[in-house]
This record gives sequence, C-alpha cells and structure tokens, in this order.
Amino acid sequence: MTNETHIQVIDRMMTLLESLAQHEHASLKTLAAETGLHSSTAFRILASLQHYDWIMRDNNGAYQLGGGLQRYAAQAGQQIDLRQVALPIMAALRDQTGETINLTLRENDEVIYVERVTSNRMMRVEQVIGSRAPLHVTAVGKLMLGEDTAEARLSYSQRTQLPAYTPNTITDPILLSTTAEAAKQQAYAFDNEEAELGVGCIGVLIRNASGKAVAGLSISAPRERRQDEWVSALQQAGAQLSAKLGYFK
Amino acid sequence: MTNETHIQVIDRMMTLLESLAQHEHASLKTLAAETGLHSSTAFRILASLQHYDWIMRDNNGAYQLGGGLQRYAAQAGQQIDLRQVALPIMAALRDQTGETINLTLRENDEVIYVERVTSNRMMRVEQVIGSRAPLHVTAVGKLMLGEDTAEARLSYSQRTQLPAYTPNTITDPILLSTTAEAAKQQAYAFDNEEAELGVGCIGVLIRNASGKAVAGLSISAPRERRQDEWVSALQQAGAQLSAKLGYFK
DNA sequence: AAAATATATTTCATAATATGAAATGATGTA
DNA sequence: TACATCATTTCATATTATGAAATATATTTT
Repeated sequence: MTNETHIQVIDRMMTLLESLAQHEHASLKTLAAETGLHSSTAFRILASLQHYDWIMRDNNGAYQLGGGLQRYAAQAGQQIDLRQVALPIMAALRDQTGETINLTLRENDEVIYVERVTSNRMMRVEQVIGSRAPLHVTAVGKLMLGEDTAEARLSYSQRTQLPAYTPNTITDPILLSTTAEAAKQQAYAFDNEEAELGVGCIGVLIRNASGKAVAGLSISAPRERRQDEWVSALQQAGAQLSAKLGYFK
Repeated sequence: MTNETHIQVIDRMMTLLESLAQHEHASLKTLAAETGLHSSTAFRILASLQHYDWIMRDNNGAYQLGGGLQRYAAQAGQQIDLRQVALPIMAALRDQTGETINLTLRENDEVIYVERVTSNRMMRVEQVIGSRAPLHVTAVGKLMLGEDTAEARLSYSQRTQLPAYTPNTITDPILLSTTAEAAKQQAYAFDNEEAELGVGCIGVLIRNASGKAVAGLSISAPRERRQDEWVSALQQAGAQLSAKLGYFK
C-alpha cells in the first residue's frame, strides 16, 4: 500500500516549491543552496515551472510563487476548497465575537495560517497569511499534537527542544503531552499568552470525511477580552465546517 | 527572453493534472489515454504526486486532485504585483499593434490609469498615469459596468447623470445598460470616440483566481488606425495576464 | 571608468534516470 | 472456473535530466 515510487525531478521540484514558499523573493543561489541542488538544475526546473505560471520572477529576477498554482487548488481535496467553505463561517464567528478568526493547517512541526477574518476593532490580533508557528505555542497546535501518539509528541519535543516564546510557553515535554491529551479530550484548547504576551486564543480542529484533522480554527484576541462563552461558539462553528467537509459525529 | 527550457516529466505531470482536473475520479486507463502517456509512465508520475498529496485516490482507486495542492496556493498570488506582471505583456501587445496600451483599475465610478506602454509613432494616444475617466465613456469601464447588476448600472447613471464627453458618448441609461451587458457577453468592448473625438479604444477585463474582475487592459489608438484584428490579440494578452493571476477557463 | 566579483544562463558530453514493453498481480465478469 | 480488464512491478535500454564548465549579465570595488 505504501508506494515507494519516486521521480527525482518531481521530488526536486517539490523541494524547490517548499523552499520558495519559505523564502519569497529568493535568488537562484539561495534556492540552490537551500535545496542542495546544483544551480544549473534548479534553474532548469524553475524555468519549467515558470512556463505554467507556478512561479514568477520579480524585476530583480528573484523567484516567487505564481498564480498558476491556484488553478487546481480550487478543485483539490474533496472537490471542496477549504478556505472558501470556511470563510462565511469564519465571518459569522467574527461577527459574533468581534475578534480575529484564523484558519490554520499543520505542516510537520508547525501550523501555517492560510485564511483569516479580522475584527474591525482598534486593538486586534492579526496573523499574516502564510506565516507559521510551532505547534506547542498555539491552541490549535496543541490539539494537533493531541492527535499524535505519545511517542510522536516526545519525538516532537526532542526535535524542536520546545523553544519558549514567552514565560508561559510550555517547555516541559511531559506537561506538553498531558496538556495535548487533555485538549484532545475536551475538543478545544487555550493558548494563554504562550506565543505572545497579551494574546489569548481558543482553538478547535477541523476534520474531513475520514475523520482526519485537516485544519484548525481559532479565535485570537487580547487576553483580557477573551470570553469563556466563545468556546462553545467556536466548537459549533468548527462542527459546521467539518460537516461541510463530510465529517460526521 | 522567452525561455525555452522544458523538462519532460514536469510537462507530463502538468498534462496529468490538467486531465485530472477535467475528469475527477478518472481511472488510470482514462488518464493515460487522455494524456497520450504510457499507462506505466502515468502511473509512476501519479504515484510520485500522491506522495505529496497533490492527488488522491478514492476507495475505488480512481484518481482525484488532493489537498496538498492547497498548500502553496494560499500563498501564491498574495504578493503578485499587477503592474509588474502586466508590463511585459503590455509591451508585447504594443509591439504587435504599434499603439498605446493601458492598464486600468476601477475605483467607484471611475477607471484609473495605473500603467501605460506607449507607441513611438508620431501621432499616438497618451493617457497620464493616475488620471481618471468615468466608466461609461471608456471601453474597460463599460465592461466593468457589465459586471454590475442592472440596478447598480441604473444607480450609476442616476448618480453621474452620464455626462457627455463627445457627441458619441452614451447618455441614455437603457442604452448604456444593454451595451454593458453585450460587452460582457462578447468579452470585449469598444470605445468609439466616446471619451474624445478621434480616439478609439478596445478593452478587456483582467480576472484573478476567484474570477473577480480586478483590472482592465486596453488599446488606445487614433480611430482610423484601429484594426478589428486587434480584438483577439487583446483578448489573448488579457487571458495571459489573468492566467498569471491564477484565473482559468 | 575600468576591473573585479558575483550571479544568472547556456552549452554540452555523459551518467543516471525515466521510460515503455512485457510480466505479474489483482479484481471483476461470463 | 476460466476469461477479461485494468493496475502494478520489473527490467534492459534509450533518452533525458544532469552537473561541469563556458559564457553572459549584473553588481560592486578600485
């Protein structure tokens, strides 16, 4: 079942895209170094992708992701564009709470912010779309760790060394593991100024038809404005979104 | 400048993705036939992509686009600079026609000229960058009105009173509405000396990944020099630009 | 301005890779 | 059961992608 077919060029292309996603406006030299590819090889692959508008170059010749990537994304997954389905739900939740709502994906040891609906209040929390954060400092991230086995969580802790972003960041592997476990049980998680002082979040997971956690939904607010009542509102919104992806029960 | 670097596997991968986008839940046999690839080859490429979740297989083994494609799409297009992307395309169109090419944005009831590539002929049409014109006297403006509802068009007419710039300017709200509607249908519009006597334009709309009209592209020429053949050249250039913003179909 | 440096692009001979034919496996059908 | 269809794997080989080196282009230094 596990398919071990690899095509070198495709693997290399993926590496390049990943590297490019991480360093927008990167030079060929940077990308080649970053991916370990010969500059000549990287150049050729990038030139190929350019044909399909998957990557672009600015006037300095620096590389960036191109609009062509969006071509298939709309249909991707369960023929459902997660972000598109999520947006109205996120907007409703924003209106209900008056705070910023984030949609995040997990990638390896990080969450990536892929969609966002901001509050219009003067003081608000705002994440840049495309930015990342380690799992252990975010509400959704802890839930995602809760999806892993205890061994995987320990491995995560060892790998990342649990860097502290604030005095509140969980830096003890055991505590992180039990916190994640507990978060999974109650099906939501808090972030109590663990990523940034003054910011408090609530997170839930989004699941697809096969029950797999495919995304996270969270409310980000100044810590003192956060209401405990938002938990159930968020859970309802999350359930609604999961339902649209085919998840039941 | 046009880069003629091709990598076979990448080209083939693109063909497969395109075919898959057209036939969701396609079998390997179908995809191989559709793309003209050997089934063995198609299989290997698809298996490679599966690794990155760019494609998925349903329980019947049929192929479909996978969620992994969304990974980069979220970021792509975020920081695409419209004018920068447009310039080379505009320059090519200018070289092809020998006339001035304009890039415009809509702001409320006006279009704003944001980029321009001028012909070097002695007599030429030249708009100042940053200058504005009412929607109903320009080719692109009429197309933009075509994106609105009929009510919104009437409201525009009432608001602006459709001032006449030349004897050719459309000043009848009903005529304007039907003209805009027709322009939308044929996906281009003329300006027959409606803004300034002696000047004739052709316009098309530029769309982004979500299909929204985000800009206009137009050829401005002395009326008697304008060629009907330019319409398709302009449409092609417009499609090319839209594609770079992620628009398809 | 000229020289020097750094980086991007092209060329090209070659090794390594992707390839397609054919064998095998799996699944459904008469 | 045997047949038929399609998916997957194997494997020898030709073709392709590769990386070294040459050239071009841009940037920085003298």
